[in-house]
Amino acid sequence: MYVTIPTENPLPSAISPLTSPQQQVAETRLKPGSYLYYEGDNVEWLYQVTSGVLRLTRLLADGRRQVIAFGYPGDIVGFPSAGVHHTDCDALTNVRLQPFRRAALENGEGDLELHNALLQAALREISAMQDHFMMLGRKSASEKLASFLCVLAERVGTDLGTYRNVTLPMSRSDIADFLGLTTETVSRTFTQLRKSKIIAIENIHTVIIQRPTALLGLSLGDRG
Amino acid sequence: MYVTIPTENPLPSAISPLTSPQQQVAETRLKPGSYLYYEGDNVEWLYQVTSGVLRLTRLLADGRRQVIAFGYPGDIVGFPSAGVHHTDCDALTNVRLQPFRRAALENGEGDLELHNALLQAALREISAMQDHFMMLGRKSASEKLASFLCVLAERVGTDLGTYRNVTLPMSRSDIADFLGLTTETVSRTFTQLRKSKIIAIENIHTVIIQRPTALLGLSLGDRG
DNA sequence: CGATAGCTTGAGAGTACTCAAAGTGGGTGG
DNA sequence: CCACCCACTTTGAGTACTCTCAAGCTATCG
Repeated sequence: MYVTIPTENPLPSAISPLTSPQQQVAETRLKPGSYLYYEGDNVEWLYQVTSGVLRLTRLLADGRRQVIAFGYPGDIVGFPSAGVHHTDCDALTNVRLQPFRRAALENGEGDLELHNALLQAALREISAMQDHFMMLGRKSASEKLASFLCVLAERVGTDLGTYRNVTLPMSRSDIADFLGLTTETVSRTFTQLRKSKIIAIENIHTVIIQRPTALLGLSLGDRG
Repeated sequence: MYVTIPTENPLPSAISPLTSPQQQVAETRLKPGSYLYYEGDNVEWLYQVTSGVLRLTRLLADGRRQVIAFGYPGDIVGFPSAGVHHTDCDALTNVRLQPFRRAALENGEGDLELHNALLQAALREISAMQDHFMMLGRKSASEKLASFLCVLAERVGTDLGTYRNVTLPMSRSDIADFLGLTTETVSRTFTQLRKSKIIAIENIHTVIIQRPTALLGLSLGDRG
């Protein structure tokens, strides 16, 4: 999951479960903190997240980290480049995954429908990453956090009457490393949003969006 | 072209010219400033840059701009998502392009080799964009500009004995919008690099890299 | 119940930004 | 062919946002 440009009426960015009628491979499970793959590993499988949340990260030599994406249900992770993984990937929660052989993407393995679905997922990924560039390069801290919460609310939020409830399985520093901020700035920005009654923080991992329109406005750069 | 993490011995990121033995479509040409496609256009063709440089951009409602990538010879541009383009694309120089039907990517059109080459290009694109995230989110102004110059030097620079010559067809504000900076900061950072004798600025569009190792060090975060 | 990791808050510093003005160079029209 | 013009670039001064460093707080786990 990337932070695409939030809209009033977004398209669902999740994709439907893929099925491999020919040879459905057994589901994989991960516990929180365990790794699915590391940067540099040869790619044997791609995975569609069935439930739970993954974290994809890259590290710089001096320890600086960038969270590349969070993998939510419906997302495909593990696209190879030159046959190897280019991020680390670990689980933030219990995660269930549907594996697909790398060959299903790269030569179809006789299942044209699956091949095409994986290709379309890769193309969607490119487009979503382009949106994310805009956010990393051009948005302020409050715009970034507002965008992040809007996208999560739309994608995996639950309804609470007029409000909306969002669970954040990741830590503040994961959010910071995803948005290109520090944990302190993320924390301060959460506090700002709370004080302006746009959100309420039920607990560290649960946010209630009290004024979705104001949040959306913030994410698009309205002064406030 | 994205700013991937520069290394002492990088792999060539350009890819070889693709050929469509079945039905080679006539080359397309663009003059500087003319558009190849706009965001929202239906995708009919993908293009491989044969010569010249393209600029791919996205705009925010309030006018903020992000340059998503520069398209250099060997690069493929125009990957569709949901069938449409997600950036604007125009030419910075005279550009020659080899078009490929969108169908060549999406169903092979009977040319498996071409289909696979386009798929691999899309996968390389995903990986390169992941590297670029790190730069947008986690690098300082001088690290960003140093990384940018290193990648260009490697990819399209020409040798000058111990030095290396790089032509920059884009404006300072293009560089700024690519790196997530302002034109003033880009200009000041060029001046810093010049004053520390790491580069010389022959003219606005021509940079000579005098101390490649120092530049590489800067790009990786060495203080100085 | 205490230890610890993660989160929040505070104070101060630094980087990059904004606004402003001067400098430069390419292109056009006289 | 030259001069002017305009767009782009550079430089300067001041500001603001985010970061750094530090300390206090909170929740979870043993």
